[in-house]
Amino acid sequence: MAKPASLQRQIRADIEKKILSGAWAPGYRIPIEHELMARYGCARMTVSQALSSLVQAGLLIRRKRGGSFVAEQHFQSLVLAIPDIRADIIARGAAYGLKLLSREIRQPKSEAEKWLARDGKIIALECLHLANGSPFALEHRLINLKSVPEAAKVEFSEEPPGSWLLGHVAWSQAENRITALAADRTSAKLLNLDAGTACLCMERRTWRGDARITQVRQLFPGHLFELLAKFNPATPARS
Amino acid sequence: MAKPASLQRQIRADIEKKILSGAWAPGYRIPIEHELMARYGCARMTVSQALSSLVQAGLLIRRKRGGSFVAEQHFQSLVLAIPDIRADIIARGAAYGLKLLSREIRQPKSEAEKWLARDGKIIALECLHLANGSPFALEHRLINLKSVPEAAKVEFSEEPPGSWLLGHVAWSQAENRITALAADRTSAKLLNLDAGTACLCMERRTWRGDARITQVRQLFPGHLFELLAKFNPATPARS
DNA sequence: GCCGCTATAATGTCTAGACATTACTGAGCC
DNA sequence: GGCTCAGTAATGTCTAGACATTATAGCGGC
Repeated sequence: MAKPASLQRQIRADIEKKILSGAWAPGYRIPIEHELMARYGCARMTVSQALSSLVQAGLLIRRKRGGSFVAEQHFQSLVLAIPDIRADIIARGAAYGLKLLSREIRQPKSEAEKWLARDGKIIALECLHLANGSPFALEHRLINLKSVPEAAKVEFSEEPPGSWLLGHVAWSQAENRITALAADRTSAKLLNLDAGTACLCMERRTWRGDARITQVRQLFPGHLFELLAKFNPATPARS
Repeated sequence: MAKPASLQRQIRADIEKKILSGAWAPGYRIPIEHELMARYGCARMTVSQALSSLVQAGLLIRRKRGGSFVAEQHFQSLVLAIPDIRADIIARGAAYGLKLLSREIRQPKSEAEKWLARDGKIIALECLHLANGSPFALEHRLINLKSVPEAAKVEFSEEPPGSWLLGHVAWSQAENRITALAADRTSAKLLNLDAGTACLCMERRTWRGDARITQVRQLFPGHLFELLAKFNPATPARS
């Protein structure tokens, strides 16, 4: 805990510890603000800010007149890092390779493509990510050129589209869908698998405000890939 | 936006909107607090609290003397809801059913079991979750009785272990692993599938402080289940 | 016993200051 | 030019109040 222990932080840390250690169970009514004021010898505002922070972190619920309570569910969510496939492969100590299978700029055709861009043009990419020369993931990506005009100039034969977008485009919302499915013949062939092999399929749509940015479908051979998610309710994690 | 618009919330919402719409790009220096005071006609504390809240949400960085800036990375992570299978099934409008296949209290044997509890006893459960009477997920679960002694008295023939644990045990950390794999013969039979069908496999270890609580492996038929993760940097989502 | 009203105990929000802390900026010196 | 140092502009934290809001608990009437 590097942060210089301000009184507020200390109060927050104390209460957090009580909650996470289980000493104050979910539903427990914590001491009222005036009692905490007395205990720490500070103004009510100071206590109140510490509590507010815990509310924002999801550990507390406060009710007017009722008091403050330890939140019932130390909420059921995980923080999942968005995989940047290239970084991921390199982190595993393998050599990264990219094989661009197709790249075209055109009007949207299918329903999914029209979701991304109703009128303007899109880039449609198909590429294969390689780890140490072997197929690691198959990616279909669409990019809305109205939202990201610079993308029209990029080849995507060296830098994978995901990594490029991460560095060049801000996004405010994303929606992920993760499923398991059997590889169809075409995909299996590209990934060097038998048809029907279990694969992890990840579909993501990304947008900023109302502007739709990109849409991607990534297929990973099940035995090669796993998605890791850690969770720590205490610090919704920023340094 | 149900919340009664307090001044603080309004300031926060205004700034959040500017950031998410892209009007204030990452790195942009937002107006100083005294300017915001003037703009909203309020005390500095009010502005400051609004900004603090945005810092905690990860949208802002504040630097003494330097000013406040839009955070560089609207951080690249997704919030993934931990599936409470029963709640999930009910939310889909199906009837939930539980079939307990086995339940024993014993010493840990395998390596994985010893990870959970080096010396004390554990409960090992195997159960099948049903949606409208059809198999929906197969669950292997181990619970550390040293950490959760009450669990020894629970039958788990009515309430699924995941739901019971959520309500009875606080946890501070969890680690999830998500993969795709082909169902082996035994699992396939229980899930009413052909052997080799693609399934989503979710493994999770949960602990509180240093105490290990539970470890679970859930197998979902790929065509029945998808994991949704939404991302919205603005509200780390609690009502 | 049951219902409805009222007093009140708790949080929610805000103010107008104070002093602390930090790091940027510019002036002055070499 | 480049270095040092001091002034200062910004946030960080805290205070001691004020009034608003709301749900609860308890009382009184029926």
